[in-house]
Amino acid sequence: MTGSSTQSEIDQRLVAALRRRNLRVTSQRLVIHRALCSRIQHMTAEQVLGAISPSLPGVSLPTVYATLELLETLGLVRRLATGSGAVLFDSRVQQHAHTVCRQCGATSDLDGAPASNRAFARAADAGFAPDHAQLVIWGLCPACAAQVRAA
Amino acid sequence: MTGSSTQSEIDQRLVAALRRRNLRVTSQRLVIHRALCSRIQHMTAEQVLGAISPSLPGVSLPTVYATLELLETLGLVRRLATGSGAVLFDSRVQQHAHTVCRQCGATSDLDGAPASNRAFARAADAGFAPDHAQLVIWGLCPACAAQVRAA
DNA sequence: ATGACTGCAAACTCTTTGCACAACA
DNA sequence: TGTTGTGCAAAGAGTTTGCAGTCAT
Repeated sequence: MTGSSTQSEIDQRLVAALRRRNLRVTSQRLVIHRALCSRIQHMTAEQVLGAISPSLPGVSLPTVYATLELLETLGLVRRLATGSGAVLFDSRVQQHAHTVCRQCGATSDLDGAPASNRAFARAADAGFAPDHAQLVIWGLCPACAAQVRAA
Repeated sequence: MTGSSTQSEIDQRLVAALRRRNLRVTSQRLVIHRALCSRIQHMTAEQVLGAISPSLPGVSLPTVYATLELLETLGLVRRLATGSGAVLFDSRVQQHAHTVCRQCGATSDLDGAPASNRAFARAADAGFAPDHAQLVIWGLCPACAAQVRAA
């Protein structure tokens, strides 16, 4: 569903979410949201800035951070912390796992890997109000694994 | 297994791992490892420093970071990045999920929640050499959920 | 004795904050 | 027109690095 959307559909989603909260539609927000939706790969705040600069120059990094935080609270974007370096932002809100390379830090999506609903239920049993689950697989990416074997 | 170990057993594990790699056994390493193993809760580097200072004063934060990284490569400790604030370190190496409160950041263990082996297999199919999986459940902790209901 | 480890200080990266100006509604 | 949002600069938190001295082996 998110995978094949026209740009106007993408914009519509953001505009609707903003209007619902009486927030303003700005070019910065539109462009940042588009950048996240158009890329398969996750991006750091700085990469987002780099991606939008050609189409809308002069945007500042604090604005990018503020907007990413806003998009997260609107439920349009998810935050993925790998523990090494900057936080990554992901516009694919649907459940999917991530692989993270322990060596080079490369991060990829892993489709069709459902985070167990049992854990969700168990969290609820403990009084926790679960919202969403995030499954991260650590290891070596294909390139780094090959490099290790060669050495 | 890790749950009920005497201190000498805990020390043994570290000493063995160090010797195996011809690394030195220092009081700093012993004390930091003990601190992580004795606590149920995960700790930031700074909390580790606070925990060891009574028994071994004068240890520096850079040493704590270096030691935590070493313990991680030795497989005695795991890193848990929540994306808000400092990275947490966890001495429970066995598979278990974590709950993280979106509001207050509180992090807890969730036992008996197996991270799906299917995802592991799927990662391997993609050429990725999986090492370990980490399942994080986001939401509201019992306290924050109650607070939201009250408001 | 020798090389690894530590402590100190400083640097570095990522992210947030405060305030004046701009621009959406 | 009245706020909300943005840009700039600076500060803040967390983590890493360089180097001289210490300590395990």
